[in-house]
Amino acid sequence: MTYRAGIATRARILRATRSLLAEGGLEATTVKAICNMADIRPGSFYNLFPSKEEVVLTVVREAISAVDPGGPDSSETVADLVQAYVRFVTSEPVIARVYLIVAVTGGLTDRNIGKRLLRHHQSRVERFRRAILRETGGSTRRAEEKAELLVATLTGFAMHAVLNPDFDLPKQAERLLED
Amino acid sequence: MTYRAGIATRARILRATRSLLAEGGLEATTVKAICNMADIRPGSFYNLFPSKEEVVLTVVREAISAVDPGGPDSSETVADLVQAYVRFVTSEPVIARVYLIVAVTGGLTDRNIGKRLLRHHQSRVERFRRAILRETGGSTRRAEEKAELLVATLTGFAMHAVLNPDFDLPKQAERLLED
DNA sequence: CTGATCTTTGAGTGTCCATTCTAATTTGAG
DNA sequence: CTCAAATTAGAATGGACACTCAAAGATCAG
Repeated sequence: MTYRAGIATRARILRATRSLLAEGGLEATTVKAICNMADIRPGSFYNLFPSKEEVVLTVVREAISAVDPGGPDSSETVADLVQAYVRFVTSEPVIARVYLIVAVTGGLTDRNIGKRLLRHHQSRVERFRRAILRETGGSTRRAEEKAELLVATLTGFAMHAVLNPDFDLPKQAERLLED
Repeated sequence: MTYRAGIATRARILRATRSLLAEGGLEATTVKAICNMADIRPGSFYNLFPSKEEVVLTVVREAISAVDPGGPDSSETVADLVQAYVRFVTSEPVIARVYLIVAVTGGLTDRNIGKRLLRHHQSRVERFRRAILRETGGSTRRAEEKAELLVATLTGFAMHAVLNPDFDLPKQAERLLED
Protein backbone atom coordinates (compact mmCIF):
# COMPACT_ATOMS: atom_id res chain seq x y z
CA MET A 1 0.00 0.00 0.00
CA THR A 2 2.63 2.54 -1.01
CA TYR A 3 1.01 3.66 -4.27
CA ARG A 4 -1.42 6.53 -4.41
CA ALA A 5 -4.17 4.40 -5.91
CA GLY A 6 -4.01 2.04 -2.94
CA ILE A 7 -4.20 4.83 -0.41
CA ALA A 8 -7.21 6.38 -2.14
CA THR A 9 -8.98 3.01 -2.37
CA ARG A 10 -8.33 2.35 1.29
CA ALA A 11 -9.96 5.67 2.16
CA ARG A 12 -12.99 4.87 0.00
CA ILE A 13 -13.38 1.49 1.70
CA LEU A 14 -13.28 3.11 5.13
CA ARG A 15 -15.79 5.77 4.14
CA ALA A 16 -18.19 3.15 2.76
CA THR A 17 -17.83 1.00 5.87
CA ARG A 18 -18.51 3.96 8.13
CA SER A 19 -21.62 4.87 6.20
CA LEU A 20 -22.97 1.32 6.09
CA LEU A 21 -22.35 0.74 9.79
CA ALA A 22 -24.12 3.98 10.66
CA GLU A 23 -27.06 3.19 8.43
CA GLY A 24 -27.76 -0.47 9.07
CA GLY A 25 -25.32 -1.78 11.66
CA LEU A 26 -23.15 -4.86 11.30
CA GLU A 27 -25.91 -6.78 9.57
CA ALA A 28 -25.94 -4.44 6.59
CA THR A 29 -22.18 -4.13 6.43
CA THR A 30 -21.24 -6.94 4.05
CA VAL A 31 -18.08 -7.04 1.97
CA LYS A 32 -20.24 -6.96 -1.13
CA ALA A 33 -22.04 -3.82 0.07
CA ILE A 34 -18.75 -2.16 0.95
CA CYS A 35 -17.36 -3.02 -2.49
CA ASN A 36 -20.46 -1.71 -4.24
CA MET A 37 -20.42 1.57 -2.37
CA ALA A 38 -16.67 2.01 -2.86
CA ASP A 39 -16.98 0.87 -6.49
CA ILE A 40 -14.29 -1.78 -6.28
CA ARG A 41 -14.12 -5.56 -6.62
CA PRO A 42 -13.46 -8.03 -3.77
CA GLY A 43 -9.90 -8.58 -4.97
CA SER A 44 -9.06 -4.96 -4.26
CA PHE A 45 -10.72 -5.11 -0.87
CA TYR A 46 -8.63 -8.08 0.23
CA ASN A 47 -5.50 -6.54 -1.21
CA LEU A 48 -5.85 -3.70 1.30
CA PHE A 49 -7.53 -5.33 4.30
CA PRO A 50 -6.91 -8.84 5.61
CA SER A 51 -10.55 -9.34 6.59
CA LYS A 52 -13.89 -7.63 6.98
CA GLU A 53 -13.40 -7.70 10.74
CA GLU A 54 -10.30 -5.54 10.40
CA VAL A 55 -12.13 -2.75 8.53
CA VAL A 56 -14.99 -2.79 10.99
CA LEU A 57 -12.60 -2.66 13.95
CA THR A 58 -10.72 0.22 12.34
CA VAL A 59 -13.93 2.23 12.02
CA VAL A 60 -15.08 1.30 15.52
CA ARG A 61 -11.75 2.35 17.03
CA GLU A 62 -12.05 5.63 15.18
CA ALA A 63 -15.58 6.14 16.54
CA ILE A 64 -14.65 5.27 20.12
CA SER A 65 -11.74 7.68 20.19
CA ALA A 66 -13.89 10.38 18.59
CA VAL A 67 -16.15 10.33 21.66
CA ASP A 68 -13.38 11.82 23.78
CA PRO A 69 -11.32 14.04 21.55
CA GLY A 70 -8.10 15.46 22.95
CA GLY A 71 -6.32 14.25 26.03
CA PRO A 72 -7.62 14.97 29.55
CA ASP A 73 -7.15 18.65 30.33
CA SER A 74 -6.59 19.64 33.95
CA SER A 75 -8.76 22.72 33.57
CA GLU A 76 -11.77 21.17 31.81
CA THR A 77 -15.11 21.52 33.61
CA VAL A 78 -18.03 19.12 33.78
CA ALA A 79 -19.93 21.48 31.48
CA ASP A 80 -17.04 21.29 29.00
CA LEU A 81 -17.18 17.52 28.97
CA VAL A 82 -20.94 17.36 28.59
CA GLN A 83 -20.92 19.97 25.85
CA ALA A 84 -18.12 18.18 24.02
CA TYR A 85 -20.20 15.02 24.00
CA VAL A 86 -23.32 16.82 22.79
CA ARG A 87 -21.29 18.49 20.07
CA PHE A 88 -19.87 15.14 19.01
CA VAL A 89 -23.30 13.49 18.76
CA THR A 90 -24.90 16.38 16.88
CA SER A 91 -22.02 17.33 14.58
CA GLU A 92 -20.79 13.84 13.72
CA PRO A 93 -24.03 11.85 13.61
CA VAL A 94 -22.57 9.18 11.36
CA ILE A 95 -19.68 8.37 13.67
CA ALA A 96 -21.93 8.75 16.71
CA ARG A 97 -24.30 6.20 15.25
CA VAL A 98 -21.39 3.87 14.59
CA TYR A 99 -20.31 4.26 18.18
CA LEU A 100 -23.75 3.52 19.55
CA ILE A 101 -24.68 0.74 17.17
CA VAL A 102 -21.48 -1.20 16.94
CA ALA A 103 -19.95 -0.40 20.28
CA VAL A 104 -23.09 -1.02 22.25
CA THR A 105 -24.49 -3.97 20.34
CA GLY A 106 -21.06 -5.44 19.81
CA GLY A 107 -20.25 -4.69 23.40
CA LEU A 108 -23.20 -6.74 24.49
CA THR A 109 -22.53 -9.64 22.16
CA ASP A 110 -18.82 -9.61 21.25
CA ARG A 111 -16.22 -10.05 23.96
CA ASN A 112 -13.40 -8.07 22.39
CA ILE A 113 -15.53 -5.04 21.64
CA GLY A 114 -17.15 -5.38 25.06
CA LYS A 115 -13.81 -5.21 26.87
CA ARG A 116 -12.64 -2.33 24.73
CA LEU A 117 -15.85 -0.48 25.48
CA LEU A 118 -15.68 -1.13 29.20
CA ARG A 119 -12.12 0.24 29.31
CA HIS A 120 -13.19 3.29 27.36
CA HIS A 121 -16.19 3.77 29.61
CA GLN A 122 -14.01 3.62 32.72
CA SER A 123 -11.59 6.20 31.40
CA ARG A 124 -14.51 8.48 30.59
CA VAL A 125 -15.89 8.10 34.11
CA GLU A 126 -12.43 8.87 35.46
CA ARG A 127 -12.25 12.08 33.44
CA PHE A 128 -15.66 13.21 34.68
CA ARG A 129 -14.74 12.27 38.23
CA ARG A 130 -11.64 14.50 38.18
CA ALA A 131 -13.66 17.42 36.82
CA ILE A 132 -16.31 16.97 39.50
CA LEU A 133 -13.71 16.83 42.26
CA ARG A 134 -12.04 20.03 41.01
CA GLU A 135 -15.37 21.81 40.74
CA THR A 136 -17.51 20.79 43.67
CA GLY A 137 -15.14 18.85 45.89
CA GLY A 138 -16.55 16.11 48.09
CA SER A 139 -15.26 12.59 48.58
CA THR A 140 -13.64 10.62 45.79
CA ARG A 141 -16.28 7.94 46.26
CA ARG A 142 -19.13 10.39 45.88
CA ALA A 143 -17.52 11.98 42.83
CA GLU A 144 -17.11 8.57 41.24
CA GLU A 145 -20.81 7.86 41.70
CA LYS A 146 -21.78 11.22 40.29
CA ALA A 147 -19.50 10.62 37.31
CA GLU A 148 -21.01 7.22 36.60
CA LEU A 149 -24.47 8.71 36.78
CA LEU A 150 -23.51 11.43 34.32
CA VAL A 151 -21.89 9.12 31.80
CA ALA A 152 -24.74 6.62 31.92
CA THR A 153 -27.24 9.41 31.50
CA LEU A 154 -25.41 10.84 28.52
CA THR A 155 -25.27 7.43 26.85
CA GLY A 156 -28.99 7.04 27.41
CA PHE A 157 -29.56 10.48 25.93
CA ALA A 158 -27.50 9.72 22.86
CA MET A 159 -29.42 6.52 22.27
CA HIS A 160 -32.71 8.30 22.44
CA ALA A 161 -31.44 11.08 20.23
CA VAL A 162 -30.53 8.54 17.57
CA LEU A 163 -33.78 6.61 18.00
CA ASN A 164 -36.08 9.60 18.22
CA PRO A 165 -35.33 12.56 15.95
CA ASP A 166 -37.56 14.79 18.09
CA PHE A 167 -35.43 14.27 21.20
CA ASP A 168 -33.80 17.62 21.97
CA LEU A 169 -30.33 16.55 23.08
CA PRO A 170 -28.75 19.97 23.67
CA LYS A 171 -31.68 21.18 25.79
CA GLN A 172 -31.83 17.99 27.86
CA ALA A 173 -28.09 18.08 28.41
CA GLU A 174 -28.33 21.68 29.55
CA ARG A 175 -31.07 20.75 32.00
CA LEU A 176 -28.87 17.93 33.23
CA LEU A 177 -26.19 20.42 34.17
CA GLU A 178 -28.61 22.61 36.12
CA ASP A 179 -29.31 19.94 38.74
CA MET B 1 -50.77 -27.26 17.66
CA THR B 2 -53.60 -28.84 19.64
CA TYR B 3 -51.65 -31.78 21.03
CA ARG B 4 -49.72 -31.59 24.28
CA ALA B 5 -46.43 -32.46 22.62
CA GLY B 6 -46.71 -29.48 20.29
CA ILE B 7 -47.49 -27.06 23.11
CA ALA B 8 -44.51 -28.29 25.11
CA THR B 9 -42.19 -28.06 22.09
CA ARG B 10 -43.37 -24.53 21.39
CA ALA B 11 -42.50 -23.55 24.95
CA ARG B 12 -39.04 -25.12 24.64
CA ILE B 13 -38.42 -23.19 21.42
CA LEU B 14 -39.40 -19.92 23.07
CA ARG B 15 -37.22 -20.59 26.09
CA ALA B 16 -34.22 -21.40 23.87
CA THR B 17 -34.77 -18.30 21.75
CA ARG B 18 -35.00 -16.09 24.83
CA SER B 19 -31.79 -17.50 26.21
CA LEU B 20 -29.88 -17.20 22.93
CA LEU B 21 -31.03 -13.63 22.33
CA ALA B 22 -29.98 -12.66 25.84
CA GLU B 23 -26.60 -14.31 25.50
CA GLY B 24 -25.47 -13.35 22.03
CA GLY B 25 -28.10 -11.17 20.40
CA LEU B 26 -29.66 -11.74 17.01
CA GLU B 27 -26.37 -12.87 15.53
CA ALA B 28 -26.15 -15.91 17.77
CA THR B 29 -29.83 -16.75 17.46
CA THR B 30 -29.84 -19.09 14.48
CA VAL B 31 -32.51 -21.67 13.78
CA LYS B 32 -29.85 -24.35 14.17
CA ALA B 33 -28.86 -23.01 17.60
CA ILE B 34 -32.48 -22.81 18.70
CA CYS B 35 -33.05 -26.39 17.56
CA ASN B 36 -29.94 -27.63 19.34
CA MET B 37 -30.87 -25.95 22.60
CA ALA B 38 -34.48 -27.12 22.39
CA ASP B 39 -33.31 -30.58 21.26
CA ILE B 40 -35.51 -30.73 18.19
CA ARG B 41 -34.99 -30.90 14.41
CA PRO B 42 -35.71 -28.05 11.95
CA GLY B 43 -38.88 -29.78 10.75
CA SER B 44 -40.45 -29.49 14.19
CA PHE B 45 -39.45 -25.86 14.41
CA TYR B 46 -41.17 -25.00 11.15
CA ASN B 47 -44.20 -27.04 12.10
CA LEU B 48 -44.79 -24.66 15.01
CA PHE B 49 -43.46 -21.34 13.74
CA PRO B 50 -43.71 -19.98 10.20
CA SER B 51 -40.29 -18.35 10.34
CA LYS B 52 -37.40 -17.47 12.58
CA GLU B 53 -38.55 -13.86 12.53
CA GLU B 54 -41.85 -14.84 14.13
CA VAL B 55 -40.19 -16.51 17.15
CA VAL B 56 -37.86 -13.59 17.65
CA LEU B 57 -40.73 -11.10 17.45
CA THR B 58 -42.73 -13.15 19.94
CA VAL B 59 -39.87 -13.03 22.43
CA VAL B 60 -39.26 -9.33 21.78
CA ARG B 61 -42.93 -8.49 22.33
CA GLU B 62 -42.78 -10.40 25.58
CA ALA B 63 -39.68 -8.47 26.64
CA ILE B 64 -41.12 -5.09 25.72
CA SER B 65 -44.29 -5.65 27.66
CA ALA B 66 -42.32 -6.98 30.63
CA VAL B 67 -40.66 -3.57 31.00
CA ASP B 68 -43.95 -2.02 32.06
CA PRO B 69 -45.92 -4.69 33.87
CA GLY B 70 -49.51 -3.88 34.76
CA GLY B 71 -51.56 -1.07 33.32
CA PRO B 72 -51.03 2.54 34.33
CA ASP B 73 -52.21 3.05 37.88
CA SER B 74 -53.55 6.47 38.83
CA SER B 75 -51.87 6.33 42.22
CA GLU B 76 -48.39 5.20 41.17
CA THR B 77 -45.51 7.51 42.07
CA VAL B 78 -42.32 8.28 40.19
CA ALA B 79 -40.45 6.22 42.77
CA ASP B 80 -42.79 3.30 42.07
CA LEU B 81 -42.06 3.46 38.37
CA VAL B 82 -38.31 3.73 38.83
CA GLN B 83 -38.25 0.91 41.33
CA ALA B 84 -40.38 -1.28 39.07
CA TYR B 85 -37.85 -0.79 36.29
CA VAL B 86 -34.89 -1.53 38.56
CA ARG B 87 -36.64 -4.63 39.80
CA PHE B 88 -37.29 -5.73 36.24
CA VAL B 89 -33.65 -5.32 35.20
CA THR B 90 -32.23 -7.04 38.27
CA SER B 91 -34.77 -9.83 38.67
CA GLU B 92 -35.25 -10.71 34.99
CA PRO B 93 -31.78 -10.12 33.58
CA VAL B 94 -32.34 -12.47 30.65
CA ILE B 95 -35.41 -10.65 29.40
CA ALA B 96 -33.85 -7.29 30.22
CA ARG B 97 -30.86 -8.17 28.05
CA VAL B 98 -33.21 -9.18 25.25
CA TYR B 99 -34.97 -5.85 25.57
CA LEU B 100 -31.76 -3.85 25.45
CA ILE B 101 -30.02 -5.84 22.74
CA VAL B 102 -32.98 -5.99 20.42
CA ALA B 103 -33.99 -2.45 21.25
CA VAL B 104 -30.59 -1.09 20.36
CA THR B 105 -29.71 -3.35 17.43
CA GLY B 106 -33.17 -3.87 15.99
CA GLY B 107 -34.45 -0.45 16.88
CA LEU B 108 -31.64 1.20 15.02
CA THR B 109 -31.53 -1.11 12.04
CA ASP B 110 -34.98 -2.65 11.61
CA ARG B 111 -37.90 -0.38 10.83
CA ASN B 112 -40.67 -2.46 12.36
CA ILE B 113 -38.90 -2.99 15.66
CA GLY B 114 -37.83 0.66 15.65
CA LYS B 115 -41.41 1.92 15.32
CA ARG B 116 -42.69 -0.51 17.90
CA LEU B 117 -39.97 0.58 20.28
CA LEU B 118 -40.61 4.27 19.71
CA ARG B 119 -44.30 3.79 20.49
CA HIS B 120 -43.44 1.88 23.63
CA HIS B 121 -40.96 4.54 24.64
CA GLN B 122 -43.57 7.26 24.21
CA SER B 123 -46.12 5.45 26.35
CA ARG B 124 -43.50 5.03 29.05
CA VAL B 125 -42.71 8.74 28.96
CA GLU B 126 -46.44 9.45 29.20
CA ARG B 127 -46.77 7.28 32.29
CA PHE B 128 -43.84 9.03 33.96
CA ARG B 129 -45.21 12.42 32.97
CA ARG B 130 -48.54 11.74 34.67
CA ALA B 131 -46.83 10.60 37.86
CA ILE B 132 -44.63 13.72 37.87
CA LEU B 133 -47.63 16.01 37.39
CA ARG B 134 -49.52 14.34 40.24
CA GLU B 135 -46.52 14.54 42.51
CA THR B 136 -44.78 17.84 41.92
CA GLY B 137 -47.18 19.73 39.67
CA GLY B 138 -45.75 22.27 37.25
CA SER B 139 -46.53 22.69 33.57
CA THR B 140 -47.30 19.75 31.32
CA ARG B 141 -44.41 20.77 29.09
CA ARG B 142 -41.94 20.78 31.98
CA ALA B 143 -43.24 17.44 33.23
CA GLU B 144 -42.80 15.95 29.76
CA GLU B 145 -39.19 17.06 29.68
CA LYS B 146 -38.55 15.68 33.13
CA ALA B 147 -40.15 12.40 32.12
CA GLU B 148 -38.01 12.10 28.98
CA LEU B 149 -34.93 12.79 31.03
CA LEU B 150 -35.86 10.09 33.51
CA VAL B 151 -36.62 7.44 30.91
CA ALA B 152 -33.47 8.18 28.93
CA THR B 153 -31.42 8.04 32.11
CA LEU B 154 -32.93 4.73 33.17
CA THR B 155 -32.21 3.22 29.76
CA GLY B 156 -28.62 4.42 30.01
CA PHE B 157 -28.37 2.91 33.48
CA ALA B 158 -29.72 -0.43 32.33
CA MET B 159 -27.23 -0.51 29.49
CA HIS B 160 -24.34 0.13 31.81
CA ALA B 161 -25.65 -2.41 34.27
CA VAL B 162 -25.64 -5.05 31.56
CA LEU B 163 -22.26 -3.95 30.24
CA ASN B 164 -20.54 -3.51 33.57
CA PRO B 165 -21.29 -6.04 36.32
CA ASP B 166 -19.91 -3.63 38.92
CA PHE B 167 -22.45 -0.92 38.11
CA ASP B 168 -24.72 -0.61 41.15
CA LEU B 169 -28.09 -0.05 39.52
CA PRO B 170 -30.31 0.09 42.64
CA LYS B 171 -28.05 2.61 44.37
CA GLN B 172 -27.73 4.82 41.28
CA ALA B 173 -31.48 4.73 40.74
CA GLU B 174 -32.04 5.73 44.36
CA ARG B 175 -29.64 8.64 43.94
CA LEU B 176 -31.51 9.61 40.80
CA LEU B 177 -34.70 9.98 42.82
CA GLU B 178 -33.04 12.21 45.41
CA ASP B 179 -32.35 14.99 42.92
C1' DC C 1 -59.23 -50.11 18.69
C1' DT C 2 -59.05 -47.14 14.87
C1' DG C 3 -57.89 -43.68 11.90
C1' DA C 4 -57.74 -38.73 11.11
C1' DT C 5 -54.78 -35.31 12.61
C1' DC C 6 -50.83 -33.57 14.63
C1' DT C 7 -45.87 -34.01 15.37
C1' DT C 8 -41.18 -35.31 14.32
C1' DT C 9 -37.41 -36.55 11.55
C1' DG C 10 -33.31 -35.52 8.78
C1' DA C 11 -31.65 -35.14 4.38
C1' DG C 12 -31.94 -31.70 0.90
C1' DT C 13 -32.56 -26.80 -1.48
C1' DG C 14 -31.19 -22.40 -2.89
C1' DT C 15 -29.12 -18.16 -1.36
C1' DC C 16 -25.83 -15.25 0.54
C1' DC C 17 -21.67 -14.73 2.90
C1' DA C 18 -16.44 -14.00 3.54
C1' DT C 19 -12.56 -15.17 1.37
C1' DT C 20 -9.12 -16.96 -2.34
C1' DC C 21 -6.73 -17.18 -6.66
C1' DT C 22 -4.80 -16.17 -11.13
C1' DA C 23 -4.07 -13.33 -14.57
C1' DA C 24 -4.15 -8.69 -16.35
C1' DT C 25 -3.21 -3.87 -15.61
C1' DT C 26 -1.24 0.23 -13.53
C1' DT C 27 2.21 2.64 -11.00
C1' DG C 28 6.44 5.11 -10.18
C1' DA C 29 11.52 4.73 -8.78
C1' DG C 30 15.84 4.63 -11.03
C1' DC D 1 11.91 3.87 -20.72
C1' DT D 2 11.99 -0.31 -17.89
C1' DC D 3 10.59 -3.50 -14.82
C1' DA D 4 9.58 -5.00 -10.19
C1' DA D 5 6.09 -4.20 -7.18
C1' DA D 6 1.46 -2.73 -6.21
C1' DT D 7 -3.15 -2.78 -7.59
C1' DT D 8 -7.13 -4.55 -9.82
C1' DA D 9 -10.68 -7.64 -11.84
C1' DG D 10 -13.86 -11.19 -11.49
C1' DA D 11 -14.82 -15.96 -11.44
C1' DA D 12 -14.62 -19.64 -8.07
C1' DT D 13 -14.79 -21.98 -3.36
C1' DG D 14 -16.60 -23.64 0.76
C1' DG D 15 -19.45 -22.90 4.58
C1' DA D 16 -23.49 -21.17 7.09
C1' DC D 17 -27.87 -19.72 6.77
C1' DA D 18 -33.23 -20.02 6.63
C1' DC D 19 -36.31 -22.93 5.01
C1' DT D 20 -38.77 -27.33 2.55
C1' DC D 21 -40.53 -31.86 2.06
C1' DA D 22 -41.90 -36.66 2.10
C1' DA D 23 -42.17 -40.25 5.01
C1' DA D 24 -42.48 -42.26 9.63
C1' DG D 25 -44.24 -41.95 14.20
C1' DA D 26 -47.22 -40.27 18.11
C1' DT D 27 -51.62 -38.75 19.90
C1' DC D 28 -56.28 -38.81 21.21
C1' DA D 29 -61.45 -38.32 20.16
C1' DG D 30 -65.11 -41.42 19.26
